[in-house]
Amino acid sequence: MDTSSRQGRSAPTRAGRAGRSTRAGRATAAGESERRAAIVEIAAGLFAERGYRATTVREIADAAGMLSGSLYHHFDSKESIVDELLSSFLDELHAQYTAIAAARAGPSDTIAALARAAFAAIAGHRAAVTVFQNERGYLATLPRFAYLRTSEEASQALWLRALSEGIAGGELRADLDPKLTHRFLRDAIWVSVHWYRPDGPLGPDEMAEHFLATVFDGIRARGTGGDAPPAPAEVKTKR
Amino acid sequence: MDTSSRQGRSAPTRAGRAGRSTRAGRATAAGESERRAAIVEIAAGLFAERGYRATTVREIADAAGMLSGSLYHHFDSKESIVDELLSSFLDELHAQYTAIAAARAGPSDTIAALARAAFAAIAGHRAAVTVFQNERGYLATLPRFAYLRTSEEASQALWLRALSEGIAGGELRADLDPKLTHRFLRDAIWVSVHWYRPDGPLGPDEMAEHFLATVFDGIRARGTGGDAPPAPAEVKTKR
Amino acid sequence: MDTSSRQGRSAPTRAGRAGRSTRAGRATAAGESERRAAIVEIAAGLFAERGYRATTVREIADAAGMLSGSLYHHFDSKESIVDELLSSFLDELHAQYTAIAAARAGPSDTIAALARAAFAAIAGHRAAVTVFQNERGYLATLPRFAYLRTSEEASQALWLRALSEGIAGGELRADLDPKLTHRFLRDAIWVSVHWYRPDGPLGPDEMAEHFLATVFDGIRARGTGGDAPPAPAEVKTKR
Amino acid sequence: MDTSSRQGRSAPTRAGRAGRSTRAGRATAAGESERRAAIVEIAAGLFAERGYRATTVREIADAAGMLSGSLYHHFDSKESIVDELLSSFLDELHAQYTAIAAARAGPSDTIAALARAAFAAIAGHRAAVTVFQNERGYLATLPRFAYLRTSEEASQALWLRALSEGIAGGELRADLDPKLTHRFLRDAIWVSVHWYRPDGPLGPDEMAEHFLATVFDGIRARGTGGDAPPAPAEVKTKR
DNA sequence: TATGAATGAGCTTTCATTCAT
DNA sequence: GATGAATGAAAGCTCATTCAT
Repeated sequence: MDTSSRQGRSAPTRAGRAGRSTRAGRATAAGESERRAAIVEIAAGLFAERGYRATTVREIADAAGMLSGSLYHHFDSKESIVDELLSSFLDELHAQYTAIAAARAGPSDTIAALARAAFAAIAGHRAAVTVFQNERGYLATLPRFAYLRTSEEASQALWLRALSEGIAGGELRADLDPKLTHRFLRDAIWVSVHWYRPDGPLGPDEMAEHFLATVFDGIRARGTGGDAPPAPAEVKTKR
Repeated sequence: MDTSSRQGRSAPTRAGRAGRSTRAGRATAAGESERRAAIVEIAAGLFAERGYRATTVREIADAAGMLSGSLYHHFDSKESIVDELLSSFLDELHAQYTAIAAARAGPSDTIAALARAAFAAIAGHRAAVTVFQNERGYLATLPRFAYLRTSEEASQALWLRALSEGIAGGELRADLDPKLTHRFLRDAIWVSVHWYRPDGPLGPDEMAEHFLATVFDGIRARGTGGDAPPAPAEVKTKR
Repeated sequence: MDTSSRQGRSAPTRAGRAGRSTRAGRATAAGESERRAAIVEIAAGLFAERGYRATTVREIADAAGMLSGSLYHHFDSKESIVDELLSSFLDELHAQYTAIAAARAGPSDTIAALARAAFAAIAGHRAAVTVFQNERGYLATLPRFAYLRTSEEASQALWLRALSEGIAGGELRADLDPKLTHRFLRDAIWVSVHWYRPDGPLGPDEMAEHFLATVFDGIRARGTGGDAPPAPAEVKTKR
Repeated sequence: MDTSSRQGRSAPTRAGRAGRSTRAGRATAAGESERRAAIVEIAAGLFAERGYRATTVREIADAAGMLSGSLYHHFDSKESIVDELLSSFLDELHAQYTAIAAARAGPSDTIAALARAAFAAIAGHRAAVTVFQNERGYLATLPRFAYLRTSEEASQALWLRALSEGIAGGELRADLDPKLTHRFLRDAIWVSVHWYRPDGPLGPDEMAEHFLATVFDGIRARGTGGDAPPAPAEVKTKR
């Protein structure tokens, strides 16, 4: 009766995770979902490649083998397509992050697990991550995408807790600024989607290990005696 | 056929800095240059704030106190404006990078100097850096902006040399992958333009020091005896 | 080539009421007719409320509890729906007008009867009257709806005959222009559909009486002696 | 500086009548206004002829000898065009109505003057009146056109005052319902725009006189003795 | 009969750019 | 140098209609 109930659905999806597939009788819903999902995937590739705004509805339709008007049978706007892409990706990521936090491992292990989840997401949802990275700034200005901010705050909170506990407990250096550190780590992880090649030699786990090794112990060789390499001038004498 | 013929001047600028301003500014040329520079700065702010493509020529003109048609007395296209913005920023950065490399300090000091130059650029050319970060992907597809790639390769070369020499000379850990390491560092530095506030409590130097401290020695507290905190499970046993 | 071939049936309907329903309703035909009638009624409400062109086929289908494509099992076009609505309404009205004229009452009584029939139609066929009022102008440009004009001419003829006879016989003022008078009366009656509320305090008969009282005797109080209120300046001294 | 200040102007126009032309220096403003006015007039004709929504922006532009995009140099939307048309028409009408009310003539004279002003408007602003009549229902649903309702209420108030005073003072029949009477009169006047031909034999004043004569004294011949024509059956005995 | 996917033409609007003045 | 009118291509979206199932 209300056609908008089917198409403009980011809110319900995010609000309750109780979506369409809960009940049986998925005969039609499943067919519907497949087509929708296929379109979202196609669009995601284009959005990632050339940008959300630079991708036209006609290009998406072309790539999906239909006319532009036909897209509107499945989505009520171009925005709804990115919305579905980003909200389902963030839902999934958030679920993983939450599970990691709930496991209540030690700070170092938690941090490592968060990083591994992130690199796995980069490998498994390249397009979604790319779009999120590139378009977040623009999309977050639209009320509909307020959840982009919410979502970031939630994951920041998890990182901050692990970092703070690590510092307090002596596992991490006492002179770290948790917020600043989180930002550096977050950026270094996520931006790698721009150059990471899923078909290249490194799997997501290797990326994660390399990253974690660098992050935990730094890039400087550990001095084993008196012949430690000199610290870079000024590094620790700032101001 | 070649739109860069008259006013699209990135090539000459980059080729040799032999531009119009060599003969010390005659009245008109100087006035012209000032006006151009003022427009570039205004446009840069808008591009950074809302994106290159999302910024209309009219908005730039409005902000510059003229009508959109009048902009074309100074620039022959919207592209020429970003071109001037990015090419002059990259020229400057490249000059600094080259000077640092020419100083031939040790690897650690070179890396520290490169990082400091980058953070200084972020603080001093916020808009240019932001535009570069956000629009590079799109712009680099245009032949005119091929130099965006060239420029990145050049600076990558400098970083890689310092990292490789550091590894070879024992200053840096032997198990580092120079390319991968460079990418992590580069991203962590530059993406900070998105959240760095020039009027906030941290100056660019403080940002650099915090970054360098983390990067050189890691976030893990150094064990001083037998009570070293445990390594995160699996971190070094991957595969 | 002729879209009215199968289901666009205004012509047959109007031509002789010899339609499908002649052979007293077989199960399917009757069911079909009911469904059609229900759809017409639903559509009429929407057309009246938001306009014929502004009402989408999807909205009609939604309101009828089916999908837009399914509507085309009952009607071969959106036009066919209005056509059925207007032609059946006009058929009925025309039948009443004809009966009134056939009664050959005196001019005043004929006029009063015509007006009563019109107000009754407004009360009983709100939606049809509204659509007729609002869309006649547009629809009459389509060949298919030529009967809209025909119909108006027919009823105009009846009104004109009554008015002319009234003037000729001395019942009505000698200085009336029949055509002009008819138009004023017709408009004043029919346009009331825009503000008439069937659930309000006035029934159609009360509307008719109020209208007729005003029309026959005017709004000015009848002077009973020398103290008649003054005529409005100029009213009778035109030019 | 703010381009919207020039184009979306129904509010200022209606709000204060202190428009652009108050100060001298109309060189540019006048040229601007002429073009705008010409476009409004062209569009008005099309809107009146085929309806607001059925008229495409391209048709307006064609008729104005430009491309559809060029229209947006003068108006920021199709709505702005009707807005300018209707608001300036209503402003003018309202000014006349107000002047008539301010003259404080007797009720009959006031009513006659209001009717004359209306018929003059019909003759002088055919297109605007037609558009107002036909599109009011749709447009009034848009917040921007709330003034359509306001305007009607204001003129209704003037009519009601004159009618009520006439009834109270004995000039008009005591059994009139002022509201109902106003509606009949209003409709009979304004709907005539649909059939009035400005190049026909009747001028607006003649229309007004004919209307007023009918309205004040009715269409029935005045009985001068015992041979008064019979009242239509039931007319005064209803219920 | 009904569904739902798809069509295709057309809509309003945006915008970088041109050019006579 | 600046104006402002105009261009023309393209954008996102709508909608009556068709048709295989």
